[in-house]
Amino acid sequence: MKTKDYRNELNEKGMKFTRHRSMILMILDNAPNPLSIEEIFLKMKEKGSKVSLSTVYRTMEALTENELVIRTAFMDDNRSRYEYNRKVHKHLLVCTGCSRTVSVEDCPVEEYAASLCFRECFELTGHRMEIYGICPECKSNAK
Amino acid sequence: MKTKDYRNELNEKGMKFTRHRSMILMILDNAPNPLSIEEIFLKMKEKGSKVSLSTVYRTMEALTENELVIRTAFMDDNRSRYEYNRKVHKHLLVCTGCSRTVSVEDCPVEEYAASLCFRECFELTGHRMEIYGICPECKSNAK
DNA sequence: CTTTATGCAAAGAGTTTGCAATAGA
DNA sequence: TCTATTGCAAACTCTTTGCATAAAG
Repeated sequence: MKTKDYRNELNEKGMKFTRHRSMILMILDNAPNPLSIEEIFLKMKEKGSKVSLSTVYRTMEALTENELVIRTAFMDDNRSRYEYNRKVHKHLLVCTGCSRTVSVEDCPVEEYAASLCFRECFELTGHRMEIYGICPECKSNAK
Repeated sequence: MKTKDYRNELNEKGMKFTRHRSMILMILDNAPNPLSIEEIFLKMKEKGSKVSLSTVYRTMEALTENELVIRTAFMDDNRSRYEYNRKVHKHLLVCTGCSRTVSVEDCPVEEYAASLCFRECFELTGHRMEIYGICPECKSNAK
């Protein structure tokens, strides 16, 4: 459990340090998977914060803009979810039962994307990929 | 421009044939890229349909359920978009400027996903991937 | 004739915004 | 002290739902 205050990370991006921002980054940094706005809000309440929901929306937008967090979505509902940006390129294996994720750092898409963009005369900007499956726990619960 | 009525496709899935459903499938079958609910609704209006928005929502849910269409989303806004299901596994190269898409049928993820799931003891259910770039037109417009 | 689909209006979520009060540097 | 952030409430947008009517088979 990391308990830093993320002051440096915020300042490096020209963002003011506030308790809310610090708590949000700590929650995401310790989360095993990307969280929705509502989940972040509820976790803050659990920790005793009196933050308002609109602050969470505004903060997530600012943190995404400043690349301290990454916005993703899973294909079951396409809702935005946020994860702490660890600055490594990676992908997620997502459980379709419980949304638990496993992250993996090797990527089969990079070269493919480059040659596809070359062929189609696109300027490559990025890619997104998730793998979906049923995790061992959900498999055994189903039996 | 395909102008079939999609009666067979609907019946095969046990869905009743209606003018709305037929028009929606025709619009998607002819669309160069996945369309949002609103875009589908507006295209129907353009064609003189008096469909209501709630019908579009209900129809897209039914068509997705019955796998006549596929629901996707692009990472800029994660809004649900729908494309005609041509029953081939494929991926999209999406222009970040104009959302125009190019579809490609070769897939670098399949084997990777299988071995990852094997290693993590997940039961593979699928994957999602899009490549993002700037298309030739948007590149030259930017200059 | 029976069942499913549709339109309409209202309700429900989720998200954004204006403005005054507050907290950070 | 000055400026950016926050809370609150209202506004907005997107999506779902109930129910009476219409259309499909």
